[in-house]
Amino acid sequence: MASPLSIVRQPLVDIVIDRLRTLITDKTWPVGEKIPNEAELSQLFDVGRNTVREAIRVLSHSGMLEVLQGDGTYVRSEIDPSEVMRQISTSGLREHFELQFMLESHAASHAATRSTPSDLRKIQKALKNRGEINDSSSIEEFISRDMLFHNAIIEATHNEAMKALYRYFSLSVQQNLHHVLSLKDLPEPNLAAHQKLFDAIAAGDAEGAQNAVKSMLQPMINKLSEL
Amino acid sequence: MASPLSIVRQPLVDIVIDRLRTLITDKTWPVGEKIPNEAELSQLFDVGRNTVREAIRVLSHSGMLEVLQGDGTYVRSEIDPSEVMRQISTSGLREHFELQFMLESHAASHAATRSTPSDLRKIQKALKNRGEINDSSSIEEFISRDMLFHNAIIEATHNEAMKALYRYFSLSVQQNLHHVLSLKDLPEPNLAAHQKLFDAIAAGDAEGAQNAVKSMLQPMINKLSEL
DNA sequence: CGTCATTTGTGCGTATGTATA
DNA sequence: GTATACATACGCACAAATGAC
Repeated sequence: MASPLSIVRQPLVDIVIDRLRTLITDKTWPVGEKIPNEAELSQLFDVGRNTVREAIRVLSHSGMLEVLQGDGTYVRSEIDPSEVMRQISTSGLREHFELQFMLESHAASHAATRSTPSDLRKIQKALKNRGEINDSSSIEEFISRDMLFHNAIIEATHNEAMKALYRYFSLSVQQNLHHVLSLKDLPEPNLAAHQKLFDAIAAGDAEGAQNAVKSMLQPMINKLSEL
Repeated sequence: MASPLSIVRQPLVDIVIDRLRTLITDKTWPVGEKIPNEAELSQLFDVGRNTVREAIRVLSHSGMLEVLQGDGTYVRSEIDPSEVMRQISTSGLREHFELQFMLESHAASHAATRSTPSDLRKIQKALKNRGEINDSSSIEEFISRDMLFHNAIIEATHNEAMKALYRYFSLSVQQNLHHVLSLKDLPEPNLAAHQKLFDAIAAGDAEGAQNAVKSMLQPMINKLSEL
C-alpha cells in the first residue's frame, strides 16, 4: 500500500543529505567544525551506516564536507555548487536566455579587446563553416556548427571560469532545443548578424561587439517574455 | 608502505566515479542509455557493491545519472555541474572578478529597466545602511553590509538563475576575502560610487547603471591583471 | 618510536520495496 | 497473480589511515 499521498518515494539517503545540509547552513556545524562520526550519525538519524556514508560522500563531492580517513569529517563550505546549478537549469527559458545573453555579450566585448590573431583566425574559420541554416543537411548539425562559432568567441576571452560556465550553458541549451524549435515564430539570427559580430571583434570594437550580440539575442528574449 | 609516489591516497570510490564519468563523456554510454546493474559494475571495476553504490549516488545527485528503483540506472547528462563550479572556483582571482563584474553589470542594467518601487526602496535602504568603510566596527561587518546592497540589486532583476549564480559568487568572494584585503593598494569603491549606481537604477538609466558598475569594478580588475 | 584507540574505507550477506514481463 | 530483476537499506567484519600517548 505504501503512502498514497506521496507521489514519489524519497530515498532515505536524500533525506539524510537534506538534514546534513540543513545542519551546515544552520551553522549548527560551522565551517571548520568536525562533524560526528559515521556511527553516531547513524544513530542520530536512525539509519544504517551505509546510508550515512552515501550522504556524506555526496556532500563531500560537492565541496561542503571534507572526509579524512582515520581522522574525521569536516565542514568546508556552506554552499552546495550542484544546488546552484540545479536552480539555474530548472529556471525558466527566458531566464536561461538572459544568462546566455549576458555571457555572450561579455565574451564578445572581451574578445574584441584581447583576442590574438590566432583567436581571430579560429573565429573566422568557424563562421565560414557555419553558413546559413538552409545550407545544412540537418538542424542538429547546423546547431552544432553554430555552437562552434560561439565557442570560438568564448575561447578568445582567455577566461577559464567563463569558458566552463559557457560550456555548461551551451549543452544545457542543446538539451532544451526542441522547446525552442517548437516556437516557429522565434526570430533566428542570420549569417549577416554573425558576420557583423565578427567584424566588431576583429576591429577591436568592444562596444560594437556587445551591441551585435544584443541585436542577435534581444529579439528572442523579448519573444520569450511575452509568453 | 603504501605508495610513496602519491602524496594522497585516492579512495576507491573516487576512482570509480572517474571511470563512470569517463564512460559517459566518452559516449560509451550515451544519454538515455541504461547502464549495467550494481552487481555487474561491481565485477567490472573489481570493487564491492557498496563502493559502486556510493559512486552512482554521487553522479545521480549531480544530475549525470538517474536511478529508478526496481528498474535500473540511466544516463541523463554528459556534464557534471559540480565539476563546472569546481573549475570556476579554482580559477584565478582576476577571472573570478571578471565574472562578478559581468553579473553585477547586467544585474544593474536589468534593475534599471524593471525594478519595482518596492525593489528601489530596498536598494536605497541597503545603501543607507552600508555607509563608508571607516564607519564600521569591523571589516567583516562592513563587507556583509556591502553585500546586502549588491544583493538587493540582484533581487531586482527578478531572475532566479542570476540570483542563484550571484549567491554562489558573493559567498565565494567572501571566502577569498583575506587574499583581496592583503592587496593594500587595491582601489575600493566608495559610497559616492554606490550612490551613483543607485541613482542610475532609480532613473531607469540602464546604460548609466552599467557604466557605474564598470567604473566601480574595472580598476580592481586592472590591478589584478598586473599581478 | 611504537602502541593503541578512533575513524573512515571496503566488502559481503540478507531482507525488503518496486517495476516489468 | 506470479515470477524475476533490480535498487534500497541494514548490519557485520575486517582493512587502512590517523592521531594521541
